[in-house]
Amino acid sequence: MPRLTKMQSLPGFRDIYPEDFQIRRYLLDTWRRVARSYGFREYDAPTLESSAIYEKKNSGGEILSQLYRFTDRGDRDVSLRPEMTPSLARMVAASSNRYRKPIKWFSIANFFRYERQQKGRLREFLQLNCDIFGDSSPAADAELLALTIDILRAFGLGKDDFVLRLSDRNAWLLFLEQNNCPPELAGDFLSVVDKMEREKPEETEEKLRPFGVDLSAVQKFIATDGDGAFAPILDDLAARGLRDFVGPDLGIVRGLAYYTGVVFEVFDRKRQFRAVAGGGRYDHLVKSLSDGNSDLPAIGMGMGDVVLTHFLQSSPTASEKMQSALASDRDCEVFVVVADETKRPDALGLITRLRENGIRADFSFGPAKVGKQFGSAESLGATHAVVVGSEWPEVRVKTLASREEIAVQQDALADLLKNDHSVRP
RNA sequence: GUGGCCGUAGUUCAAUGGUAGAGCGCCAGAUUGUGGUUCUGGUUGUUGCGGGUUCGAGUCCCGUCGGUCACCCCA
Repeated sequence: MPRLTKMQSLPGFRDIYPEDFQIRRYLLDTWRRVARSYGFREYDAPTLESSAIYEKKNSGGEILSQLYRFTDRGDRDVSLRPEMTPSLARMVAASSNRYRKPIKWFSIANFFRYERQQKGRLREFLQLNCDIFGDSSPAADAELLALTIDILRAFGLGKDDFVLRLSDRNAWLLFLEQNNCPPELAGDFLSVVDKMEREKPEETEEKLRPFGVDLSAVQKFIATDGDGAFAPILDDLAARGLRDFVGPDLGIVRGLAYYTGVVFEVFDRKRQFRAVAGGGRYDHLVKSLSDGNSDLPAIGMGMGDVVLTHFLQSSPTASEKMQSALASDRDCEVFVVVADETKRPDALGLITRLRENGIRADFSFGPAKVGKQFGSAESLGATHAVVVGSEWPEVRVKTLASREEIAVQQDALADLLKNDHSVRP
């Protein structure tokens, strides 16, 4: 708005109002709950990092040009984190002796990328990161994939809503070897494969020329679905009842430089959105970031809040589930109506006891008509109103939805409400 | 970084180049200890910002900022 022109949030950044934060809380709670159910432990890392940690050998790709990068007052070249993996790899490298393997960690953090915003992409966003260190087996791969799938299931999404497209960079390296293409060209080659899906065949054909590989060979290879290379992972997931959520797809390679083996991306079945989640194996990154002092295989995944939110809202079952979660997430559970101003001190004491019992209680700061106070209770979404008046120490407890009202001694109120499931479903 | 569309009250939107409006919301009332409905009254704008054309610009033109979508790219 006019007078606020200079105070607007920066492009691509969001002000999160309480209504929006409710949605965010739902996302975060679900992420955290499922990750912890898998035995993952939560951690965090600095928002600001030395830019060096994102240099080509570590992240590579476009991410370098999208850094929020500047020189700090100590003349250090620093960047706001665009992803978590390098920081995490460093943390793990520095403490790898301290933890029993496998290390299973997750974080929920904000990230920054300087790019023009569009659907599903902002300059600051939240991302869930889940990683497993110290185990390079298909069992570890499957565990991480299962977690990714179960998180989406926890939001009410099913196998008809999304698919996890599973690929493996090692399969491509083998392919290149068989086609007599030098391994040092692998990175550039994979980036061509990465873009195939969005490009005209003729363009891809042209881009493949320097590698001495023709398009039909690539297409044929993708059509093999890895020739059973994914069997151990798929069998594992089948035993968990999650096989239907995964589709082998060698067309996925991902853009980051550090991926080494399994890579994957999750898409909505209708293909309305960008990848909802993605990840892969990065078995050499810990070693690289610790100058060889530590060496642990790793696999991880990331899931951002922006695309996920769009996705959830587009799915009837998921949005219904979210709505019902939001409805039960009350900002105020009990509203205390002060019907007699001389009893205000008693009401304040009562409110304190309610709050001590973990009940979200609110009231009007100054004298107000009882009807108006009930209006406040209503608009705040309280399930109950407690009327404090001349009957003190007896109070009246009214269930707003049913309009039922009972009298109760004030010292019994907190226990009564705490155990009332209509207050806290 | 390139391009399309958009920018009017807190919000959603309206206004053949001629006095800026409506719904919702918000506030106050309908004989003062009971709410969602209803009724009555009230509230708000340098039309994103800056220039230009014109007797006159919310409307046309240019610039700029912001939003949105696509391209680039996708970690």
